[in-house]
Amino acid sequence: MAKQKQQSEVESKIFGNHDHGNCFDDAIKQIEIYFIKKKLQFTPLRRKVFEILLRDHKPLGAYEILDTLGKEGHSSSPPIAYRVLDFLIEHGFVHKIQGLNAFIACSNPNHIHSPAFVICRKCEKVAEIDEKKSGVSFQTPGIENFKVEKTTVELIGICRSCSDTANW
Amino acid sequence: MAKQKQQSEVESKIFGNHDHGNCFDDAIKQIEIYFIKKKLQFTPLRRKVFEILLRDHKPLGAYEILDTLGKEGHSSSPPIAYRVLDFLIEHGFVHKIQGLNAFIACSNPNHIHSPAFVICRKCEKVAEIDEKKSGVSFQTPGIENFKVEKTTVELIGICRSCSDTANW
DNA sequence: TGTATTATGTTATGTTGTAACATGTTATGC
DNA sequence: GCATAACATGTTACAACATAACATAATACA
Ligand SMILES: [Zn+2]
Ligand SMILES: [Zn+2]
Ligand SMILES: [Zn+2]
Ligand SMILES: [Zn+2]
Repeated sequence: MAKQKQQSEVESKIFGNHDHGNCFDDAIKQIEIYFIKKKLQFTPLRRKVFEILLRDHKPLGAYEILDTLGKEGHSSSPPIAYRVLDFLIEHGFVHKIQGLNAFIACSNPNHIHSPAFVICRKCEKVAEIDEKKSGVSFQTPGIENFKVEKTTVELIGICRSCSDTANW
Repeated sequence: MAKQKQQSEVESKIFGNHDHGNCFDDAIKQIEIYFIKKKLQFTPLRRKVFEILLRDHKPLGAYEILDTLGKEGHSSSPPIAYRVLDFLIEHGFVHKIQGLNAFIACSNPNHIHSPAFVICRKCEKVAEIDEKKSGVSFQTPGIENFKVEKTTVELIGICRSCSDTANW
């Protein structure tokens, strides 16, 4: 019951509306706490990149992020973005959407998780769901002895809102 | 029971050994039949690309395929490979592994399926498993009204054989 | 055999991602 | 404080992956 509520919140956060001011501030607060706890540097550049990704919960390409960095007073050569993204990914605050070559802020960091992504190909919104809660499992006969280290799960389709206003 | 057997065969075909001569010939026969039935042209180029992918059940980058095409008397400019690959993907005989930017011949074409891939990051072998049989499902609270059109499921890790001869 | 359709060839360019090395900044022990 | 190490950012150059646009060739089929 509690889990179900939480999941719905995650979904509505992306495909629906939500208090984005709160959402944004919470995310910043969480990453600040994590960085302090782990004695990592939450530098202006890292903060900026994370903020850019948080702004609209939308997957952004590395070069889109670079453009914004350039406009906001940072260097905009590729390694700048890729390094910070790698770092944020490593610590679970950003994920890469393989099918889009794009990056997105994690919807629920600060716990170990294998995210799955639901991607609307029309409005390009993305919902991050928890693999465990999504019913994904990998008990496949024949691969019992395969040690899974990382999973990529991405579902492309049409979200409810785009399905309603169908004009494609 | 029958299904379990089939799945094990698929697994051993990739991570283990198998009669590759038969496997190769069967795959060619299947695609020939499909193309005739659908009145499509199984041209020398398409045949060659498919054969290159079949040769070792290994994911190959587009430019690796192009190199081989060049060595075997075809043109090797990028669109040549990408067009044929798109075509073979469209008809279900080839899949793209997003996490590797690589392409692989389908292990079980001629039926509608949502493939999942198990990828050893050490030996780089890949097993294609059927999503339905792998226990993957997407009954997630909150996304009931999302129309899934395509799924990407990729599991990276270490295969049994590489785990045994562990020296990494 | 003429015409439409499909397939292949070619050039040029767009997009995504890294290697390698230089410089700056912060943490830490003395 | 100051040396030193570790970490972070800046810069150049390039590698790897992919597509647009247009030309030519092969095939289908009326
Ligand atoms: Zn996440
Ligand atoms: Zn949508
Ligand atoms: Zn397949
Ligand atoms: Zn292996």
